[in-house]
Amino acid sequence: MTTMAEFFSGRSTETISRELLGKLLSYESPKGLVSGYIVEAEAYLGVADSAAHAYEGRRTKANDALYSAPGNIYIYTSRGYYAFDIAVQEKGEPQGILVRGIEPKDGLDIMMANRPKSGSELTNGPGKLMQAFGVNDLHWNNTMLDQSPFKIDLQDSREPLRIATSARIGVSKRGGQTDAPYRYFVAGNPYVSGMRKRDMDLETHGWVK
DNA sequence: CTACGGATGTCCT
DNA sequence: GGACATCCGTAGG
Repeated sequence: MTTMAEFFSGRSTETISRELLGKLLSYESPKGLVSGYIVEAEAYLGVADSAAHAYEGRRTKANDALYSAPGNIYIYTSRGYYAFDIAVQEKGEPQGILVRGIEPKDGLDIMMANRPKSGSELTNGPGKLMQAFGVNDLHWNNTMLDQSPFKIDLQDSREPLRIATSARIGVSKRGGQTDAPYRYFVAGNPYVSGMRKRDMDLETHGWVK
């Protein structure tokens, strides 16, 4: 059995990001269980990555969670929205993976009560999925997955038919080598942020099974 | 359906 | 005060 610490270290953050696609992210929220399969994730490569919060070793109270052990939760805010990251690589090596989209599994009714949108608009973005989960504070920031109500299930997973890549969202206009293809997503899945209608596969959602 | 611009709450990324 | 790993409403095809 693979532990969280093992899964989130020991190989490149790009590889871990790819392997994260199709895994079930769940949250035992105060209102009940909510969960969904991860369909989109971005890799942030730490001190050498100009798009990363820990670029050049920047360290503040807000991004401190990135410097902790693999499998640590990093929740941060941007323009009043919350986003869910996981710290990867060994303690002191501040790399991370941002979860940007999930395909809902459990607790659809709870999610729709938290965020009254229909279809893929419910969870097709980092701020959107945290809204749907009902997360609106930093309570679980800097907590290990194992010790939190959040869980990445390595058993309950789906297999992407094809993994597509692109530049990361929202970082391209700031100079540096920010156009590297560190965004990974399940090709054709409707819950990928910005997925155009004509690119969606409404039959299989991009899964093998 | 898509592209664009403005709103918005933390934190200084 | 400025910056932002975003979201949504509106306008134009």
